[in-house]
Order: sequence, then C-alpha cells, then structure tokens
Amino acid sequence: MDLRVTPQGVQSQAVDKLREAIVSGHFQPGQRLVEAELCRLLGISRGSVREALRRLEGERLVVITPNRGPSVTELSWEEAAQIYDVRRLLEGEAAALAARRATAAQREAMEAALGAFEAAVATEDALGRIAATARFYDLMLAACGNAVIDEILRGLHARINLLRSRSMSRQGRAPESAREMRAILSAIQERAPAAARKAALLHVEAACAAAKVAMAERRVA
Amino acid sequence: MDLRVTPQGVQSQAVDKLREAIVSGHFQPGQRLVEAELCRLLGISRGSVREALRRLEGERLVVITPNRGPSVTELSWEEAAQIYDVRRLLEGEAAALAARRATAAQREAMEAALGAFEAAVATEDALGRIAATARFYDLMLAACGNAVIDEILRGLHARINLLRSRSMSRQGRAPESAREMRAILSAIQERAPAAARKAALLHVEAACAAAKVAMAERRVA
DNA sequence: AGCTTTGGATTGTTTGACAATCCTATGATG
DNA sequence: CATCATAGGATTGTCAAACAATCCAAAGCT
Repeated sequence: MDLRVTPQGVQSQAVDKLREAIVSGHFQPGQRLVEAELCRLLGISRGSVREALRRLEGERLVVITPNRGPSVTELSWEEAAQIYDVRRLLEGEAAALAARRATAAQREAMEAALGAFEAAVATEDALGRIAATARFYDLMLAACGNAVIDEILRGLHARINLLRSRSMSRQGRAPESAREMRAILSAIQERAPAAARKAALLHVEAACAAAKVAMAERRVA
Repeated sequence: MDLRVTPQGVQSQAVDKLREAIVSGHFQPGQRLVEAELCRLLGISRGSVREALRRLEGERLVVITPNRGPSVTELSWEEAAQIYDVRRLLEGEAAALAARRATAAQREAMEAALGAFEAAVATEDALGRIAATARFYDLMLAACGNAVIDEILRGLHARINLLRSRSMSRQGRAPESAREMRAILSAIQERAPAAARKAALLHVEAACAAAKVAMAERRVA
C-alpha cells in the first residue's frame, strides 16, 4: 500500500482555499477575482494563481471572460433547475446502485453518518449538519461504485452551493431533509434498489422545491 | 445582437490544437506531454502551455500527476463502462426532452444531419460520418434545452473517444448505428418522449457492446 | 447632453531563473 | 554476477519582472 503523503504544492492549497472561500460565500457570486489581489491574499505568484483559477474554471465555480478575467460563477435559476434535473437522474441511479452493491461496512458507515446528521438537526448544529450531509453523500457515492457518477454529482453539488450562500435557504427544512435521507438509507439497508431510487428522487425534488421558494423570496426581497 | 469576433488568444488556440491532437489519436493515451516540447510544437511560452494543460485536465483529457507532469488520459475498460452507464441515463433523457421540446426548425436540421450521416455511410466516407454524427448530437443536445446535460455529455463523448483511437473500432457498425439514430429521430419527429428515450438507450447500449468487443479484441492482439 | 479622448487598471503573454523532484545509468560492493 | 547506492540529467513547480493589448471610467470638448 502507498501511504506517501504528497507535499501538497502551493497550487493545490490555493485551489482548496479558493474553493472553500467561494462555496462558503466569502466570495460572492458575480464578484470579480482580481489576480493581483489573490496574489496578495494567498502569498503566491501570478502564474500559480492563474493556474489555480483555471482549475476552478474546470469545476465551473469560476468563469473566466477573455480580457476581463475571472469572477465567481453566477447561477441563474434556470441553470439551477437544470442541475436539479440531472441530479434527479444521477442521484436516483446512485441510490439504486448503492442499494445493490453497498457492503455491510458501508451500510454501517452511512448509518453512522445519518445518525450524526439527525443529532445535528436535534441540537440545531448547522456546521454539524453540513459535515454529516457531506459525509453521507460521500459514502453513498462511494458505495454506488460508479466513479463517473461520483465525480459529476460532486461537481453539481458544489455548483448548487453557489445558490445557498445568497439565499441562506432552508432554516426549517432540516427535519424533513432528515426524514428523506432516512428513507433513502432504509431502502439501501433493505437492498431495495427501486425504493432507493424513488426515495432519492423525492429528496432531490424536495430540495429543488425549497431552493425555488428561497429563490423567489430573495427575488422580491 | 453581438457579433464580435474575439481575437482568440494564444491559449484558446493551443487548447483546441491539443484537444484535436488527443482525440484524433495523434497523442496516444498514456503518452507523456513534456512541457518544453509542447512549447516548441505550439510556439508559445511555458506559462501558456501549462494553463492550456490545466484546461484539458478539467475536460479529463489530460491527467497531471504531481512532480511527473501531464500525460494523455488512459481509459480503463471499467471506467469506460461507467461512462456508458451515465450516457445511457443522460442521452435517454436528452432524447426524451428533445422529443418534447424540439422546434420544427430543429427537427428539420436533425433530419438533414441524419441524412448526411446516412449518405456518408453509403459512400463509406469516414470523415463525413464523424462530422455528421457530431452535428446530429449537437442539434439533439441543443434541442433538449438542458445546458447541463449538454455540457456533461459533450465531455463524456470526448472521453469515450480516447478509446476509439486505440481500438479503431466499428468498421462495420456504421449501418446499424444509422438505423439506431434513425429510430431516435423518428420518435422525436413523432413527439414521443418515451420512445425516444428507449431508442437512445438502445443506441448507447449497442455502442457500449461494440466498444466492449473491440476492447477485447485489442486485449488479445 | 452627448461624443471623444485619455489614462489607469487589469489581463495576456513572454523570458529567464532556480529549487525540488524524479528517473536512469553508472559505478561500488558483496 | 546480482544488487544496491549514488550521481547526473531531465522535468516539473514556482517565482519575479516586464510589456503589449484590452477594457473601463472619468475628464474634456462640442
């Protein structure tokens, strides 16, 4: 086994930090990212900044306009709706595959993650909820056994997060969300692919609806 | 309307040329892409080459290993199979959406593209087939009205092309392929989403099977 | 007010440099 | 002779400095 730990070059760190800053909303959608300033903030050279930005462009978190430079991606509702459409398809498939293929250890781990999520909901621990959700999804996508689905959904989730920062949605949706995720996991535990797919569909559908109302509220506000 | 023509910077051209070189098989999968040499070949500086490579990395056509540099992505059969799984889902959806939403003009254009494809098959014009296929897909993805599906499928097609160059597959499959595509278009013309989805599924399934045998032949050869 | 010009800010691209890392071939050693 | 260590070259990772091209906004002109 290869346990080497890569010295994690300057660029990778820069990409991570910038990604975090974007999805956390520290850089707002539409905001321009001036290269010189990023050099200052990150303490690295312009060449490295530019390469880091190209990577984030690949993840669709940054859009680089010729002769105007990079800015944080702005997500229209139309685009977001299309992303939800794709999520419906792929998360449904991922759940069905996980129901078919997940090992006992993976089921157990998902159970733990969902437990942590439910606990975080009970204690209203926002950061805990986010972490537990991410973990739950990571496990499910790993269990589904399709690396391409994993990769695509990871990207779509990141993009949908671009909405969140602005709309600060779903304060009250957490309990429902927990129930929906519980339904997915139950189906996986019972090795019922069709039920798992259906539960995942409902979950995405609910998230989409919630985002839509949050978006509408924001629009008028 | 904005008809401005961008002076198309050095980098974009470099990306295009490299992409072409990769999908055409001029650079073989696994081959290392030494920066200095690309500088020579493209006649541009190292910085620009590196940014171009980062973009191609985002398209998954190039994989950059730390301290080893970039090389053309190698596609295992396992990965290819996963891509076909996703294509089944998304192309099916795209076809169904196109059946629902395509305008008369779009239907007509697809008809023309498919006609060109059939003609190219009849005259055994390999380049014409490729061009017509690409056009047919472009039109269908445009007609489906979901830019996210479009974007993802575009990437997956490019990745699958990485197999083609090696396996030089499907010399005889073109006529069947034409029939399958005709089935898709017929369903779209009749505005029958379910039928269109099914036809698209069959098409991807057939392409997957063909790739599999081509892969197996190559393995023993 | 509306148009033009000008100047500053920012990006696009190049060149040159150097440390860190990897790979290979050479040489040392048992 | 086989194996291990070492040295050297090749390649990448990163930086710094420079300059032309482009864009944007504000000042100036009519």
